[in-house]
Amino acid sequence: MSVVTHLGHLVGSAFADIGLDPSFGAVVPSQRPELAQFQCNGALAAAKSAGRPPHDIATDVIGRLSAEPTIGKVDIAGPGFINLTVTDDTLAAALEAMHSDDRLGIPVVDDPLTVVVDYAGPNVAKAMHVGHLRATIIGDSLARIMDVLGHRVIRDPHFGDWGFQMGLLIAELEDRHPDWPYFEDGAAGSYPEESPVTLDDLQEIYPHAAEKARQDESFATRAREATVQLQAGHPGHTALWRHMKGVSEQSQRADFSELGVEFDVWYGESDVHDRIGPMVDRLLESGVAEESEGALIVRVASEDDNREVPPLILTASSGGYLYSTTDLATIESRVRDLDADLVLYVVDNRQTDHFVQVFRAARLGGIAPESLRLEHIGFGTMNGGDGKPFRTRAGGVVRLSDLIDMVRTAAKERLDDAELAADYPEHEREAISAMVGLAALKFGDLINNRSSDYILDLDRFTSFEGKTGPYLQYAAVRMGSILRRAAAEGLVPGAIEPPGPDAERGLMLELAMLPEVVLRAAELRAPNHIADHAFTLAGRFNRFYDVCHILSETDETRRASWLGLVETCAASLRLLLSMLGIEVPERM
RNA sequence: GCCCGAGUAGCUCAGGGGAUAGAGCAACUGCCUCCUAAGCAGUAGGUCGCAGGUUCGAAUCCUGCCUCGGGCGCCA
Repeated sequence: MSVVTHLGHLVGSAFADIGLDPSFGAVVPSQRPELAQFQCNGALAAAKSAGRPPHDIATDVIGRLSAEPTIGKVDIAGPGFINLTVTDDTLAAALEAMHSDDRLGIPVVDDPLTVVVDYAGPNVAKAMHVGHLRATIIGDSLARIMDVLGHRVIRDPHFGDWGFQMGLLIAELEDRHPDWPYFEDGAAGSYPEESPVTLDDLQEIYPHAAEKARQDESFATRAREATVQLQAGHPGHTALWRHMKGVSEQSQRADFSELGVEFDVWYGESDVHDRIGPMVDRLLESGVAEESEGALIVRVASEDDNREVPPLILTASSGGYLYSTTDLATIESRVRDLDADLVLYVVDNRQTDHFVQVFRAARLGGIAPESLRLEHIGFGTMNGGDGKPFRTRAGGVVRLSDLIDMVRTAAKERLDDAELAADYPEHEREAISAMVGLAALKFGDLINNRSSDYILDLDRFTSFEGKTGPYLQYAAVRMGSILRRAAAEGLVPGAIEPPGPDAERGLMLELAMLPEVVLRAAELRAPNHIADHAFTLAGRFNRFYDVCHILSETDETRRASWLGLVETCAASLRLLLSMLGIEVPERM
């Protein structure tokens, strides 16, 4: 049991003893480290309902705690804060328990859930760009956090390959290349093996076609018709669609691979196509869906809405399926095929309304049972220095692969300029640069609160000093280096002893917070709590490293204890970094 | 117009109804004969957008206002 949980139980039962709710005993790290290690604010909170002054309650509570052997010091401060400090023996025992536990004290959840994490959101005709970065990094991190806690995690990028955008592309290609064989109606002809278009072509074509559809109603109509034809299985359109899908997916998989992000499944919107017809029929029969202005809609407004919630468009008046359609069918698939208990949609905040509609429609239509939890995990926009979405100087969208190159190159320059790793082989320097660059990119994102917008400042991201990914890698490398050297000298880590210097105690206290941090990050779906704790932990270690020279320590018991502490710290930091999707080089 | 989010140090951002609001960067001062200085220690820097309210206690909850961003039926 972790230290704060242990203290929480002790203080909670003291509250229970005097007839108050044990939840008042919740213990948190102290805000005034010079006064105590932990604190409980429950006496203040309980005062009103108990009808007693907080100081009196606190006095009663600490009276029941003073005999507790694990508590070194307990006193009242201010109007009724209960300040707690554990004995050094208790702290050492807690750390040794972590040290000897493969899970570092992190519990496995009692009721593992099947969690689908829907993130990244690649689309046909779009290379991954900076706009996809947050969704990818945050989703990947959340999946890793849930996995650590013992949930069954299914990562699905939910490839966007079945909406109106397909019709736009097909219609535009038909305009440009009427001689291509894909546009004939009727029986399947023979189509080329090779894609006639590259992803770069599609990148150029798509915005052009989207703009054209806004200007030219007849073109928009043809695009809608092409969408319907594709969705109805038109052989030529299908062949062309496969090409477009193929070149897009190939590029995107390469980008994910560069990012170190993997998926368990790679389903697209089109994969639920066969479900859509029956689903729509059912929704119509049950009266959940209705016809309106030629389209099929589901009215999802509720009486207690404080605003107008527009209906979900189930199918367009052209008969085409939209992403609302596929999203609903995908929920059905995740329930029936994947047996999901929880679906996390890691999609930016601008789509909040869409998910409100989809989730409500899924409930109304009986697609999502009561037991299924559906959550939109929204996040803010990544902006440039001007507060507008991040662009190149020329105003273009920055490709993800270019961004990765930038941070990798900056890391390489950092090695060269500072004459670091000068004697390492070139291929290792390249590998280090890649890991450091990615760490900077991922940490720089995940340290932010997910739901707020933030500014991507490349200079800051590539400085690699201070609160950055490389700072954490550097701390982890130092730990690894000490352990390696110790092993080479035949020094063996031992049981963790009570701390001596404050720097050591501070490190131990921070380490002991690991289980709570992971649980809270998972509950709040908030990787920044992991990132923040990792940074604090690395800082505490660097301080300890500065004050305590481990390998030259002559007291053998103490040296072995310190090595044990470094082992625990290294394992914790590596685990934390792995939950952020950050790798650590052997040396750097 | 309605709805959602944001406004905290020069800059970028944390902040769980609680004590004296924190970090990184930038600025300034120190620390490499010693386990990697991508490090450590220190100094300075604040009407938490504004005005009310609830509370023993508000950056945090409520109301109004200001500024900025986003969304608002057949794009995703």
